[in-house]
Amino acid sequence: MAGKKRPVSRGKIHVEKTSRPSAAAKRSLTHDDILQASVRIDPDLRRRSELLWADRSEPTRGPKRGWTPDDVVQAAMQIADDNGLSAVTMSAVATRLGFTTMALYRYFPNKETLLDAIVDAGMGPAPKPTHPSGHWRARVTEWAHAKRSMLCARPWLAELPFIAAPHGPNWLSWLEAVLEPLSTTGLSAADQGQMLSIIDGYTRGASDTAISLARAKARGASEAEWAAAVGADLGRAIGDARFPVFAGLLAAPPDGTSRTMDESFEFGLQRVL
Amino acid sequence: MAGKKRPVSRGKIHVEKTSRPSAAAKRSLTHDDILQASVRIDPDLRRRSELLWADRSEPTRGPKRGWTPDDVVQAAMQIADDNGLSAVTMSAVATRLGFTTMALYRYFPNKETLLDAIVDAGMGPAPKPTHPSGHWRARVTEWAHAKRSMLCARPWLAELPFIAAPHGPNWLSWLEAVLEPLSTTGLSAADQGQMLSIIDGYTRGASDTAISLARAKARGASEAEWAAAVGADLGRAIGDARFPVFAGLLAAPPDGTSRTMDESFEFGLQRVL
DNA sequence: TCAATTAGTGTATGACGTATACAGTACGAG
DNA sequence: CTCGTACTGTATACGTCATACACTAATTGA
Repeated sequence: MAGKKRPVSRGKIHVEKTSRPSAAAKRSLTHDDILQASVRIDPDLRRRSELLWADRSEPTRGPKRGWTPDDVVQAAMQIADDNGLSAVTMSAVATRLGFTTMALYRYFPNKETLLDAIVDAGMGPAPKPTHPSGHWRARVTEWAHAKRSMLCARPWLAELPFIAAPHGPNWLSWLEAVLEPLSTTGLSAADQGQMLSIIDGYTRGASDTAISLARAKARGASEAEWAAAVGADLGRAIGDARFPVFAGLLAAPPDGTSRTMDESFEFGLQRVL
Repeated sequence: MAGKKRPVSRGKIHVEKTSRPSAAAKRSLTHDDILQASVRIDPDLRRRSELLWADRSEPTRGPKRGWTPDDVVQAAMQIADDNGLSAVTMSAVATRLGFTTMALYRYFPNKETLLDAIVDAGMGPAPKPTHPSGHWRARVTEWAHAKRSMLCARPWLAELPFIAAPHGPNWLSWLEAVLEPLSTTGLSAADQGQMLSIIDGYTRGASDTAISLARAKARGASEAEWAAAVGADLGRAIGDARFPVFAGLLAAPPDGTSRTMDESFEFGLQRVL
């Protein structure tokens, strides 16, 4: 990961070569300009991004493929759904499809590329808004809830670092889906990006506990049992003189106004908006 | 991770056995009650939590240890700082300390336990507030900025899933540090937890890009170069008919009011508060 | 038709986490 | 003082995993 091994892996995946040399207008950047500027640095992100977007169309020569790249991704996702991300090994995926480990490398040049594809596929495309012409606020709310349940539905997505991962079509579709209502607010481009960052940051950050719960449930635990396990972990603060405020909070009797986790999320979301 | 292998690993680490059988008053939970309830489920979190908090004091018998558990953690953290988290292998840590791989297992029963310790150590304790008696809002703001810079200072922390990881002393100290000002607001316990979730969720979520930048800088990239790489990744949306709004945003000329990333964070934070 | 190209297989390799057996060391009970 | 015991670090070995390489079989454009 950290620039130690760079296998380079000349796979069978066609990657477009952009070799235009120079810069263009200053006002608005084109895709190629930015690409050009980034050739030197962060080859890691760049390489992964290229592979994620690589053309995977079938060549004309040679024997027919037994599966499509999408089949491979689906198989891997099912393994992740069933047994967690750590169960996704090249041989497990291959076995599930009924062929050899090495055959996978005809579809994806390495595991990292496959994982990047799985992540994007796991997110799925952003759902269509139920009221496309509604108020931006209602639509953003709907989006946030959708994203939250998407993350909970596939808890293993949270096992991978989102940071510095390449962004695939589905990721962009979620992005597009929030920006669409935001663009109707009359905010400047910069402020829209701002809002996006706040909303998405809150949505993901505040879903952590829900994701943890979802993962526990996927393992067969009940909500009460999960809460107990988390309580045991946090409960070490009780009786520890270093954490008086938190201990007090934990030990406090619940008042009548307790909210469910989803209600809490909604509450915070409305605060943010 | 997903319940496949459960090595159990009878190490030399002393783990307290809590064997009190029954429940107590209903009003406020004690540490033991919660522990008791959690024995059955999520043995994973429970085991990791126990190992993280295990008593690591030196035994009286036998030869003196060459290092302390903290030395091991420090060595591992330096490797992570220098070469990223993937460079932290048992043998790398051992080599850095000048002894055999297997000797590490006298200090930590397995790699997972060591990583849990590294994460907690990497966070460090929460800094003391500069104005302990100031307004809660100012103190929370200070906390959020501190947490953000902590995360940026150790970008590899973001490479590990925070979800369902055990919470060590340092983690709790950060928690305590926000709750302390929040407890002066007069909010109910539930609402304080609410606020905590919002603030922390925003702080972590909205620091993603800053962390990515910090990581790139750690690899020797300049800020402009990093922006170019990210732009190349996102720039694929330009010209793609599926992402018109986002493409428009990307192509929009910057207005005069551009904010730095830190200013953006501050802006969003004040919105949240 | 046949040479180029590609799909899947079989086998090998090296990295890594970790189990097990062993040898040396120092405390503390006799 | 001394010897068993509890502990330290070492040497070696094994299983899993990603992946390189060489090979056979299938398909198609020239």
